[in-house]
Amino acid sequence: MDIVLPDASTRPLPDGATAFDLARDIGPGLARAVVAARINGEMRDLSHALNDGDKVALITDKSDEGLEVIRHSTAHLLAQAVKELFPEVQVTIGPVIEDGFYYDFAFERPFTPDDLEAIEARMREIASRKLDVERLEWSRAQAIGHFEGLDENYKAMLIARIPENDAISIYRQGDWEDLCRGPHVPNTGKLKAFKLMRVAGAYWEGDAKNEQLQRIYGTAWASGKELKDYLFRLEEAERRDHRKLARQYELFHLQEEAPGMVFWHPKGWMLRQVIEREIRKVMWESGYQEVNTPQLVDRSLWEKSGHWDKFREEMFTTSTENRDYAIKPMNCPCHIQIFKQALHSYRDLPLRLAEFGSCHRNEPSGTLHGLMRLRSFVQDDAHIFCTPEQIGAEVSDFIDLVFEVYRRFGFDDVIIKLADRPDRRVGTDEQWDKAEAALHAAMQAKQLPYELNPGEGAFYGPKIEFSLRDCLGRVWQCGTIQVDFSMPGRLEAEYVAEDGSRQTPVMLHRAILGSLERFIGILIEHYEARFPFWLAPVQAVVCNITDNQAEYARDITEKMRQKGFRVEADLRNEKVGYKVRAHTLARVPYILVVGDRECENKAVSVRARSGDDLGVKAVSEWLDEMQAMTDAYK
RNA sequence: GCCCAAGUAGCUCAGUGGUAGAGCACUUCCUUGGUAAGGAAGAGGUCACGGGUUCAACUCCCGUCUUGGGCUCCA
Repeated sequence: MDIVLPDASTRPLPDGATAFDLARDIGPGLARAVVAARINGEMRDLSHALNDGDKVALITDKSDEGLEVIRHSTAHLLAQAVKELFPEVQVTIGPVIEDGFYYDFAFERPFTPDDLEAIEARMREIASRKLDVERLEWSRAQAIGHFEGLDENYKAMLIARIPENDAISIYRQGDWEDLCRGPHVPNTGKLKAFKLMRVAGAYWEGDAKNEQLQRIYGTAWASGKELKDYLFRLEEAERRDHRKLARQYELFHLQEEAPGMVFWHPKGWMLRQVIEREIRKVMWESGYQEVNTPQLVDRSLWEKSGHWDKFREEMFTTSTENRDYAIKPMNCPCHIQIFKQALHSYRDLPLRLAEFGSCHRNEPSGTLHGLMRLRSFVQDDAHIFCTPEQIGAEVSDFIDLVFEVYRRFGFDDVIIKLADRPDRRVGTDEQWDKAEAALHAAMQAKQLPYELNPGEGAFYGPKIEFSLRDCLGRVWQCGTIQVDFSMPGRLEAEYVAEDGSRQTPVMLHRAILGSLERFIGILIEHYEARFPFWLAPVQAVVCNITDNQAEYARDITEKMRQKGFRVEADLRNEKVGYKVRAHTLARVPYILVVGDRECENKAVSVRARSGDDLGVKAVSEWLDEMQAMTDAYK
């Protein structure tokens, strides 16, 4: 028979040959690397018998698909090891995730770190048994009977859910069997580079109402080197952890008395002011007007806006003089109040109101995480009131703005998703149809690639989500633009149309950075607190060598500060080497050393935080250079 | 909110059923030294909080809070 390869060439094979025979026929290297095969578009095991004319692509451990197979098989290896060590455990599901896999077990106690060690050791032992992995097909009754007989009730439940006509495939390695769609590596000996990472609680089917299961996370790779690289990346992420760097570089702190809320220190707040200043400038240049609205707003407004109904558990409330207030979790209803204070003409639209809106949301305690997830945060929020016809242009301009702002902060890789209607929502289906269609149309006009994120829209409208990828390849959702056809109507916002009739404007909710706190967290990790010159909280430190230059050091420091640069003087009674070391470790971009020579010549000796000596420069020349660096990011 | 783990000096961490220790940082003194740590002395802790067991608890047990890792959720 003849087999068709991906390059459209054909290869003759004896009848009855398997995918593995094909790999062996092509070469021994491929036979070693191959883990599965894509046959006529379907992922199959290597043991799959080929037919004349089959289109076959061999999947090796070099490809993403091959890696998935390895991870999936490693999850099985984990389950087998757990069952050998703890026969009373019930297995449930064990899918592949980014960088690895997990497997959920029903067990009356949590696994301990010692358990993990023992399980991993058993996994290595099973791998070294070099068990063949066989695919079997059982009848539904046989499969259910088998797993029920073993008291594997979750598996039996899963089988019962498989559609009537689908084959029920079982994978066997040694004396252990698991329900699985496959494919799997042909032999447990293929699994070499893996490590169990941690244990965690998880719910059956991800529903908090269901039984709690014990989840074991692991990672698996094609080679030991890739595993090592991955573990190194994790260490790198830990090194960059913004919570750790914040302490080290005196940016902010969190403490028990205010969970989920930030105490900003001078340096962190300076960084934040620089960011705010930049966003203000961009907003001004893009036709936004900045406003500010109250923190506490009467319950009745939240009832009208729909927040009381849909967002109730997440709002902090307080009351006084028999009135209930909510601390605002969003700024939109307040911006509508500003809009309503005048009778607007269609000529006023689009009207763009921006606010560094301080919001509080009562997030569940377990979700708080440094700056990334807080109870009190400030959004670079804005609401655009416009006509339905203006949506496309506004969304389009906003997308350009997002890309530009991210670029200035050092992010070039932006991922876009469109999130549509969630289950809990306000507004009619017709409004949602219109809003979703408007976003799709705007995205298509932009010709940017985007994915769908089903059911993840805000309760009042669908949204486009902008995520950026940092230097470690991690993805962070920051920006968003949301089309809202319902809240302006609920809160009775109106404008007078060309024909004199009263119309309800469309409202676009949008943010570029999302929460400033979270964005700063991302920046800290992205730059490992080594901020570019224009963002650095302290841009330069002047260090005198002896007391002789103290006055000169103070003078030039003051001069630079008056020009708007963030410069400090270090006049401590320490050797210059000590000061250089201290400020280099503090990640200050430039250290300006002044001794008698510089003092005489009205100069500074410039040293970059990289350690490079930039030589002696006249103070006036250095001021010009700092100005040039400030403007350079654009 | 749920599951697991952790909480010792400002920070990073040792430590033991018999009322605590290091390095850095801090204070004072000496030193005035040209690009990654000069020297000496000193101060600093109700061992997260509340109960319990014990002659005795920082240590063992229970609870609470916070933090960390997950789940759910989300900017």
